[in-house]
Amino acid sequence: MTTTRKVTSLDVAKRAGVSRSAVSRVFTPGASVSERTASKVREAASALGYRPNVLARAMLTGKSKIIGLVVAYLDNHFYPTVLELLSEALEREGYHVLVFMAAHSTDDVEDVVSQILDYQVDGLILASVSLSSDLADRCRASGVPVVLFNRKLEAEGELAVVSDNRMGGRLAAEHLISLGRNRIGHIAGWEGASTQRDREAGFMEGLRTAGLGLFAREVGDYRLPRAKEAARRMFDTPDRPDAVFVANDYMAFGVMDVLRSELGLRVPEDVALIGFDDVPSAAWPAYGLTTVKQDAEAMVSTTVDALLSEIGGTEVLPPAPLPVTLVRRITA
Amino acid sequence: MTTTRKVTSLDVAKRAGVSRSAVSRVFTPGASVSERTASKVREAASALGYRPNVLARAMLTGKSKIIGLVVAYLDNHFYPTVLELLSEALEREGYHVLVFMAAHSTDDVEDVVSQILDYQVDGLILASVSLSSDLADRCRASGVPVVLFNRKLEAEGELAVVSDNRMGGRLAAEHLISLGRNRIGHIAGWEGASTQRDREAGFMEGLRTAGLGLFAREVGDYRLPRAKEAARRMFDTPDRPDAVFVANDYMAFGVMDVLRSELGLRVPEDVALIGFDDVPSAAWPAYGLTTVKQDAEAMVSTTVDALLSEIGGTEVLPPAPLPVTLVRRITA
DNA sequence: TCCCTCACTGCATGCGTTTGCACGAGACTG
DNA sequence: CAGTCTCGTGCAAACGCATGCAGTGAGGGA
Repeated sequence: MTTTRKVTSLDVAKRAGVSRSAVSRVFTPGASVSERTASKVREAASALGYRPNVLARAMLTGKSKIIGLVVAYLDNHFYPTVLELLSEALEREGYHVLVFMAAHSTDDVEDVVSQILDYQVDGLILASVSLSSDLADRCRASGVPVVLFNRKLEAEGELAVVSDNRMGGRLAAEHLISLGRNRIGHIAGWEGASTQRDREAGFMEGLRTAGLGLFAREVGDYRLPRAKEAARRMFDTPDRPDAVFVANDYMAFGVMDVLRSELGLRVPEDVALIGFDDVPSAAWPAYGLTTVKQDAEAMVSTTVDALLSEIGGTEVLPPAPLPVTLVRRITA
Repeated sequence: MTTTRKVTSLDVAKRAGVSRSAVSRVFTPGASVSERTASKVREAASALGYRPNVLARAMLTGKSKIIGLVVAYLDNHFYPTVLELLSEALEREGYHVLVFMAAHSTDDVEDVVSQILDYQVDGLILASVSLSSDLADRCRASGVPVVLFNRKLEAEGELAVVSDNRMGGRLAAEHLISLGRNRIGHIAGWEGASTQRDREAGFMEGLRTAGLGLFAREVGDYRLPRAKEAARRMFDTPDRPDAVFVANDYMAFGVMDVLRSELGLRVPEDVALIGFDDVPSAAWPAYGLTTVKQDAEAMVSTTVDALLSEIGGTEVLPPAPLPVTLVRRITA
């Protein structure tokens, strides 16, 4: 194994007959270099295969050009989509994404965030994890901008990008009611999540406006097995709902499978089903899930804008909840 | 915005009344420190909220503890699963994952890999992207171990982790034949991929052994829209196959949707369908996709083992293809 | 008591960059 | 022709840490 010594700016400098500074300036956009030396340097650099060491640069400038992303799970197809979008958007801006998986538990997140900060990330995106406000403080203390994605902190002006979940819940209720259903149930996600609270609040609001109450309620924790159990509890009885709002699409798939395959119920004839998110597979004919669509692209670009502004030093005020829309397919 | 100065090892040293070296040693497992100073340092450190700067450490030691991962797409559910597993496994070993999205095109990959190397990653995982052997050389030249995931290079001893795709293809053929089908088609993935070539080769082998030929063939490029078009071309005709092997599950879902929803064909009665991968949603009752299972966990742990050994300096020989198994559900 | 050993500690150097500062050389101006 | 600007360049000092080396002291054996 021929140990290929790493080629540094000094090597390039020597070959081009200039100083290290000159080399550095050539690779620093907007620095003052004559075209003559610039071309000499570029030539030497490519001959030697030189590329600036991002880490070394990061030490001096304090800007690592890396963004930490904490995400709780990837099995819900919403998040891979988001990750892809996020990564592409950030790459376009010269940043890269360091990914961390975190369990739900707050102390795990605590630990994970500490680890991220060790990498001197320029910013932090917390997708779908709950952040103690204590932790939020610690991040701010390290001077690292944080933005929450698809989750908000009830506290003060924390930067958080969310859809209008309340309105979404309301739309779901109104739609089910417009279908003439009146025994309407709800399968909730994880109750620690702001998304869940807001969606349910809006949903209840919608029911109440129509003079209805909740017919049944179970908790699925945003997890597939739990959601299926919830569905069994809710529907394996004669006195079952004729419609259900499931707090996200991922769980809705499980619920639908239980309804059709296990319980032999017809969707939507026996029970109307509506989800939340509009993940790609919701549109697949096998499900054809009616759902409340979150605009992932808008969420991502809002997130990136906010984060980059903060990094740039601009104090940015919390973005407004993004609009959601009802996507009507066949399940409701 | 109170600019909180970054707390360095010197701050801790001063507060604990020791030298920077002492502090450093406390945070370096296996270094020689007395318990007395160690505890003083730890106390000072936690009081100040000190954590070693990974980037600075990386400069000295040459080990950044970061692994670059380039992945082509995340819409195929196989990859999010892998990403999650990979990230968890590496975190367990003290590494973290820097993610890069790459298009199919080789020159894009080229560019992406250059960017990754700028970050001084300790290792590189190329998932589902094709690597020119030229590029492989360049990586080796920078001394960064590379392992290909779910793709192999026909060339020499490149480190590549793959399933026994050939055997998988064979299993698929044998299964369809055992069902009594004899007009058997194939919807291929991207033909530039070794997985595609191997799966098809095995499949053809299986057919040939039974004295059969391929009844029809279309290309889906591992992309959903293409796969659906392929399915339409193949099946929207009276003279259609009675069974089809689709090169991965993701495309198989699309194919199935076309068969059932667009063409009104019954699966498996009219046409038997078998996929490849066994992504989680293949098991969902709405699809119940019969498929050849790749053992994602084994693939990941093999990948991590190989990569970490290489990083550790152990010359490791290319791992053998991992076993696949037929998972029989309802579509075939 | 003396010397050797050993566990610990501090000093100083270096990792590969960026960047403020000073300096030389032209290019202009009056 | 002297003075002022400007542009381009090199020097050297950081950035935050790890680590070889030398030095300290305590403990132990003879």
